[in-house]
Amino acid sequence: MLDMRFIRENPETVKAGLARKYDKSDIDRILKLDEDRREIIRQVEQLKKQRNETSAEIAKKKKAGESADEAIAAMRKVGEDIAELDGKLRELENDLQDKLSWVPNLPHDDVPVGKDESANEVIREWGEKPVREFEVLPHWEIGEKLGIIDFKAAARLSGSMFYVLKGLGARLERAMYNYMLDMHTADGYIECATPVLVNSDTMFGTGQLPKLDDDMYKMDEDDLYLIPTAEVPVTNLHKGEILDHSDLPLHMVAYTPCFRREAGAAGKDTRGMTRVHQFGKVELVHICRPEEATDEFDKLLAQAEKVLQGLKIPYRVMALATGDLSFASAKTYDLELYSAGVDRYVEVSSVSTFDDFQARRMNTRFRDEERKVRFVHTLNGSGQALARLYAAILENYQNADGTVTIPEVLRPYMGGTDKIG
RNA sequence: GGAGAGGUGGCUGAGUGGUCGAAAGCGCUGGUCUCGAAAACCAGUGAACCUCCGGGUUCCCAGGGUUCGAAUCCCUGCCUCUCCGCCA
Repeated sequence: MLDMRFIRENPETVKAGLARKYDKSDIDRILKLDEDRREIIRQVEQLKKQRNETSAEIAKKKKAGESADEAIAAMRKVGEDIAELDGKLRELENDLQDKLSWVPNLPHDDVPVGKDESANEVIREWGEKPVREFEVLPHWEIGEKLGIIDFKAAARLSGSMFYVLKGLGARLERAMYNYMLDMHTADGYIECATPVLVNSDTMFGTGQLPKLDDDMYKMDEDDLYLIPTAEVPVTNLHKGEILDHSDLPLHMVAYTPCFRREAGAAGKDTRGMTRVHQFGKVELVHICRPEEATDEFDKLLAQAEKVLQGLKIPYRVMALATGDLSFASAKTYDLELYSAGVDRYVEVSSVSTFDDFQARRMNTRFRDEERKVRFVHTLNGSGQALARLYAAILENYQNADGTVTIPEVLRPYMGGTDKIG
């Protein structure tokens, strides 16, 4: 949520930012609603002041045993006027909040401008693409050959875009998230285990609602949604709270399943584990003071990269263009893994900073040294998404004889196994 | 799921329908004292919104209602606790 006061005082800045994000929000309409709202507030507060004063007089008269009938009669009319204005005010505020809740965050000045991912910029590359003497099979082929991935069974259980892992295959996934959780907690992250079903208010807090309603699985009877990412429950952990400055920055990590309907993605990446309705992910969340946010972004990015460096899989860091930024994001860097089997880069991690956009929606604040209450800044990044990384391991660690070598850092979590097949 | 009790400031906990934004204690902040600290004492200590920057309005779980006036009365929802049932 953008700050209404900021919009009011800097309408041109806001419009320019939204234009860079290719957003068509009607800021003039919002400004008009805000002006109307404040006008009604001025009127109704004047009446309430009058009511409070007269009520005090009525109380005084009654205590003194005098008649207050005249004042009471006059106040009856004032009470009606207040009720009417309050009703009008509520309507205006609902309308304004609704419009405001659809306005995306503004991009930072250093975000490359462009309408889609073709304008994304490579920031740097890490590692070298392995040179292979043999034809590397895509992960769905090698996985089925090794008997560790079963897409047919998954389809029977749930439909397309699900996967089943078995034997060392299942063990490998467990090894991956244990490796990640151990790394992050060793680096000071607080491990969190949260619900994966959350209410609509929580979904609103991080900005999934109202816009992404169709992309999520929801339980209408209970006002609950399956989370698309642990960002949602973990960031919202301090929803509605005023933290102390000494609590910040907060670094949290959680492993959860993530659920995505992938509506509108029909036909894209339909094979394999690249695009699935359910996948595991280790998510990193930072909550910090505004002045720390730039620094925290760098730390978060480095932490996400550390996972990939440990696995020794080549990747590149991409700066997302303004048009490719998510609704709530002010700036996002994606980590893209080189996937040898399909010979292209696949996004496995997204590191974003949200300024106070989510904090406003969640109403998460902190008290600084001067005891002033301010909104926190929030950031998050995958560290990492399991399914895609899993696919990349099967492809990058594939051997000519059809076996897959286990990355060294995962072997302790595999009971010492160094190879599948 | 059934029966009962309850939700008040960072915490504990008062509160008769009318100066209650709310007693008291704790905590916290500043000060006095001290070589320093503790103790003691003094003072301060919620948030949001509107503003002609004087001030004003709102908030005692949430949303409705009664009333000239609601933390206080009524209804609904949510949550917590106790007991029963069911259950991994």
